[in-house]
Amino acid sequence: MSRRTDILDAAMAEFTAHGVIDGSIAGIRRRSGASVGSIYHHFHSKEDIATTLYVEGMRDYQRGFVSALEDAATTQAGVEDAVYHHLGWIAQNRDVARFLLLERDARVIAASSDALRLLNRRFFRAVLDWTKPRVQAGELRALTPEILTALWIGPSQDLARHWLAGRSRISLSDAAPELAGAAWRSLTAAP
Amino acid sequence: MSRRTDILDAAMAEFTAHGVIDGSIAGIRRRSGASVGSIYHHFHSKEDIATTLYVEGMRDYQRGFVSALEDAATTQAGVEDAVYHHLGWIAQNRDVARFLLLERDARVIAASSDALRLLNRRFFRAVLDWTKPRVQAGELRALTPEILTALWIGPSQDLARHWLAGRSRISLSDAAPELAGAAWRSLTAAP
Amino acid sequence: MSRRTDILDAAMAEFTAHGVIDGSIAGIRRRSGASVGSIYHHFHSKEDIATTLYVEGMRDYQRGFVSALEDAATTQAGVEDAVYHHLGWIAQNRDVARFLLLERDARVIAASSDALRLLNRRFFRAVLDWTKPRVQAGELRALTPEILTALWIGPSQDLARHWLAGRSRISLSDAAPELAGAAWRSLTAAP
Amino acid sequence: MSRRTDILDAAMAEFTAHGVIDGSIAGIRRRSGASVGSIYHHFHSKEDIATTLYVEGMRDYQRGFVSALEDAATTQAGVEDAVYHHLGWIAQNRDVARFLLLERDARVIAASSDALRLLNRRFFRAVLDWTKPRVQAGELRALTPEILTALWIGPSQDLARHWLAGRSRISLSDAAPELAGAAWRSLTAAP
DNA sequence: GATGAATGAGCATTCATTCAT
DNA sequence: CATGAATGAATGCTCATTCAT
Repeated sequence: MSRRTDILDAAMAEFTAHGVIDGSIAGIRRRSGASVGSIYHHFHSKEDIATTLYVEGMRDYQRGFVSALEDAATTQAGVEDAVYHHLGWIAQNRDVARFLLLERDARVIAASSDALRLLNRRFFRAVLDWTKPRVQAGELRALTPEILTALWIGPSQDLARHWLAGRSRISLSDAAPELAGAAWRSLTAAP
Repeated sequence: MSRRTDILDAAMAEFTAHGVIDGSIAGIRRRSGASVGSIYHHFHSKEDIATTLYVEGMRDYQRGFVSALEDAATTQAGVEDAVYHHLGWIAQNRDVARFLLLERDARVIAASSDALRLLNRRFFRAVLDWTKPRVQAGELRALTPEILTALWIGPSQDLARHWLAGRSRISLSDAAPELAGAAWRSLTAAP
Repeated sequence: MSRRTDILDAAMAEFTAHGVIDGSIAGIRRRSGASVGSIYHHFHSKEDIATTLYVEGMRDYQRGFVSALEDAATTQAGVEDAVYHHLGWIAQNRDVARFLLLERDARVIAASSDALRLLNRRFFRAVLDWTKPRVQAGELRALTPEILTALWIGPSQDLARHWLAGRSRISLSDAAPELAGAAWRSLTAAP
Repeated sequence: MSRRTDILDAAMAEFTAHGVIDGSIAGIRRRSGASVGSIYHHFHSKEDIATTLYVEGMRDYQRGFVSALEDAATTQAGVEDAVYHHLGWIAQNRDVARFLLLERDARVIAASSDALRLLNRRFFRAVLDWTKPRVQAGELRALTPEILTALWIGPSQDLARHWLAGRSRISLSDAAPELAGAAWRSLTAAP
C-alpha cells in the first residue's frame, strides 16, 4: 500500500511540475523510487494514475462543498460558506487544485472515467437538492444551473486560476469576503 | 503571404483538434499542403506558430473589449457591453477562443512571448485608464484589479469555458443579459 | 551485458564507416540488432557512445605505452619500445586507431568527457615520471613536454595517419626501426 | 568577383567555427550577406566551396614550401627552411591551417577533386626533384618518401596540431629551431 | 547576377508500455 | 510484488539544393 501511495505522491509532484501530458513515467519513477514495472503493476497506464489523482482530489473538494451547504444555518450562510470553502480548499491544496483547475486536456482527465462521471452526477444532484427548495421558497433566484454556477463560483474560480498561476498578488482569504458577498447578491438580487 | 496564412489556418485547426502539445507539424503539413521545410521557413518552431496565433487572437479580443468600453455612453453601458463583447466574441470565434481559454500550455506561451507581454500590459493599462476615473467619481466600487476582473468577467469566463468544452446546453447570448446585469451589480452594489 | 557490447561493437563499425557525425543511430541499430529504445536505455546519446569508445580505446593505447616504458631495461629501450608500441598498436587496432586519430570531432569528444580528461592527466603524469629522472641524469635532453612529444611520436603519428587513410604503401612495422632510431637520436643528440 | 570572395571568406569563417560538415549554407549566408541562391550561383555545392578553399590554401602552402627549398643555398638550409616555413605559414594562416590540418573528413576534402590531385602530384614531384640528387650525392639518407616526410615534417605537424587545437603553451616560432635541427639530424645521421 | 520561398529526406531523441526473470 | 531491459512508433527540426521571378 505504501508503494501505491508513494507512486501517487510522486505522480502528483510530476504532474504539478510538467502537466499530465509532459509529465513522464520516468519522472514518476525517479520521484517515487519505484521501478517502471512496479508502477505498471499498480496502475494500468499513465492516464489511470492521472484519473485516480483527479477523482480523489475532486471527491475531497466536493465533499467539503456539500458539507458547507449542509452545515449552514441559513441560505445566505450556505451560499457564502461554499465560496469560502472553494477558496480555502484551493489555498490548502495548491498542487491538487492546480491539477484540477489548470489541467485542461480532455483526453487526460477523461470524462471516460466512470468513477468521475458518477462522482459528478452525485455532486450536482446534492447541490441541486440544496438549492431547489430554496428557489421555490423564493430565497434564491430561478436560474439555470449553468448560470447559477457561473455567478456563484465563477469569480472565485477566475481569481483562483490567476493565483495558482502565480499572477495574483492578493491572497485568496483576503478576497473571500468580497467574493462571498458578491455571490450572495448575484444569486438573490432582483434583475 | 498566402503560404504563411495557409499554415496559420492549418495550425489553428490542428491545435483546435489536438491541442498545442499533441498537435503535430505533420498535421499542420497535411492540412496546409505546405512542406515541412516551408513551415520552418516561415516560423522558427511549433511554439512560434502557437504564439503567433495566440497573440493575434488575443489582440483581436482585447481590441474589441477596449472599444466596447470607449464607445459606451455611460459607465453602466461600458461594464455591460464589455460582458456582451466577451461572450459575443467567444461565440463568434469558437476555435480561437478555445485556444486562448482552454489551451493548457498557456503558461509556456505566455512566458515566452515578448509581444504577448506588451499586449497584455497595454490592455490592462487601457482598462485601468477607463475604470480609475469612474472609481474616483464613485460610479464603481474601489476594488483591487484582480477582484474587479473576477467579478466583472469571472462568471462569463466560467460559463464560456463550459460552453466551449461542450458541457453547456444554453447559448452564450441567452445568458448574456443576466451576466451583464450581475456584473454591473457586483461592481457597484454596496458591500 | 551482451546487448551493451553488441551496441558498442556496432557503433565502432558504424563510426569507422561514416565518422561520428554522419554515423547514424539507425546504422548502429541495423548493425547491432538492438532497438532504438534499447540503445538509449544503455547510453544517453550518440555522443555518449562515441565518448565511451574513445575513452576505452585511449585507455588501452595508453596502458600499452606506459607498460613499454616501465618494462624497458634501459632508457634507449624505453624510448624505442614506445615507438614500436605506438606503431604496433595502431596496426593491431586499425578501426579504433582510425577513430582516435582521424575523428574530426575529437575536440567535441575530448572536451565533454571528464573520464577522458582524467585519463589524459594520469597518462601525461606517468610519462613525465618516467622521463624526468632520466633528463636529470642527462640521458635525455631537457625539452618542453610538447617538443619532446613531437620529436618522439610525431613522425610515427604522421606516418600512421597516412597509413590509416590508405595513402601509404609501406607497412608500419617496416618503418618502425627507422622511426624508433630517429626518435632516440632526436631526444638525445646534442643541439 | 567581390560576391564570390565574400562567400569564400564567409565560408572560411563558418568552417573554422563549425567544421565543414556542421558548417551550414545558412551560416555562410548569414556571414556573407549573400542569398542562398547567389551562393549556388557561384558554387555547385557546399563541397565545392570547401574544395576551393582547400585547394587555394594548399597551393599557397606548397608554393612557400617549394620556394624555401629552391631559395636555400645549402641542403641543410633547405631542410631547415622548409621546417621554418611549415611552422611560420601555420602561425600566419591559423584559420586556413586549421582547415587543412584538422579537417579530416575524407569525403569533404575530396581526393575527388582533380585540381587537388594535380596540385599534390606537382608538389611531390617538386620536392622529389629537390631531394633526389641530394640523396644521390650522399647529403641526405636514402629513405622512402613516406618516412622522409614523417621525419622531416612529422614533429612540426604534431606540434602544430596541438597548437591549433589550443593545447600548446609554447609558440611555434620558439619551437622552430629545435624542430628544424632535429629534422636535419634525422635526415642525415647514420642509422 | 541576385533573391528567397519551397522541398523532403533524414536525424537524434522521447516515452508509454510489455514481459521475462 | 518488484525489477529493468527491450520495444518501436512518433516527433520536432535541420539543411543542402532547386527554381521561378
